[in-house]
Amino acid sequence: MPELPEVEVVRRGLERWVTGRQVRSAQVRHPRAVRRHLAGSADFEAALPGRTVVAAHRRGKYLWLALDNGDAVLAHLGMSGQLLIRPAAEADEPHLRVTIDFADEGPQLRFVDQRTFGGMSYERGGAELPAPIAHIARDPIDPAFDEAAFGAALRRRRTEVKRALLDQSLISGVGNIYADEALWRARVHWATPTARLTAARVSSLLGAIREVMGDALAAGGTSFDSLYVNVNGESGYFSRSLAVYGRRDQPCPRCGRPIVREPFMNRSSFRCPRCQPRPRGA
DNA sequence: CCTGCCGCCTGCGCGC
DNA sequence: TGCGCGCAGGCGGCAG
Repeated sequence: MPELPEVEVVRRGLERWVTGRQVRSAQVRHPRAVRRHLAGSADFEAALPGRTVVAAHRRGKYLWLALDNGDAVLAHLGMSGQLLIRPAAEADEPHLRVTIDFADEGPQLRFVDQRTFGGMSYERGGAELPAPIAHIARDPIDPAFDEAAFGAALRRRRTEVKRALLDQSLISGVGNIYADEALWRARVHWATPTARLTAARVSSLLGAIREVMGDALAAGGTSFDSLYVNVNGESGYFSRSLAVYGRRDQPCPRCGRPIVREPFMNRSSFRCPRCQPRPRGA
C-alpha cells in the first residue's frame, strides 16, 4: 500500500538509476497495465525508443519520468505496484507488466503489479506536469504546499475529516494508513466534521501528517541505496512503527486503551477510543 | 459544483 | 480437505 513516503523512495531510486539513460525499447506484457494510455499498448511501446530520461518527478502518489522531448512516462503504483531495476537476464517476476530496456544495455526498468490497480501511460507534453494529474493537489512535503489555502479549503468542505484527507484534489499523498496515524497523533476522530475544525486544529493535523511521513521517509530512505527500486507496502519498512493502523485490540501506545477498528467507506478506520473520542453529533 | 459510492483486481486467511 | 467469502484499498467515473 504505497503512500507518499514509499513513492518518494521509489522516485529517488528512479532518479539515481534511470535518469540520463536512453530507452532502447519498451514491452507491455499485460494490456491492463497501460489501460490509462488510451492509444493502446503498441502506441506506448512505439513512443519510447530513442528517448532519454531527464528527471524523475512525483506529485502525491503519482510518479513520472520526464523525457528529453518534453513528454513523460506517468506511473501509479496502485495497491501493489513495484518499479524494479533488474538485469535483463533475470527471470520474469510472476506479475511483470511492463519492461523498459535501455541503449546502454544496463539493467531494465520493470513494472510489476499483482493486483493491477496501478499502471503506466505515455503523456505527450507531460514533462512538467502530465495532464491526467493536473487535478492532484500538491503534497504536504512539497515546498510550494499552501498551508493557509489548504486550511481554508478543508474547512469549506461539508464532510468528515478523514474523507477530506483522502481526497487527492485537496491534499495528495495521504492514504488510509497515514491518515489513521496522523489523526491519532493529532488526537482527532476520523468523523469530525471538517467545517468544525479550527485553524489551530488544522495546523496541528497538518503537522502530524508531515511528522508521520517524515518518520516513514527516514525509515525507508535507506532501502534504495542499492541496485534496485522497491516498494512493498505489505512488508514495509515502516509498518513496525504504526501506532493504530491494523492494531485492533492492541494497546494504544499513548494511553494503553485497546485500539478499535470501525467500518469506513467499505474499509477500515483504526483509532484509540480515549485519545480520539467521537465528536458530539458526528 | 459538491459529495458519496461503486467496481476494478488478486492472494491470503478464516470458518465451516 | 476444499471451498467460499471477507478483506486489503487508490482512484476514475458516475449518480444524486
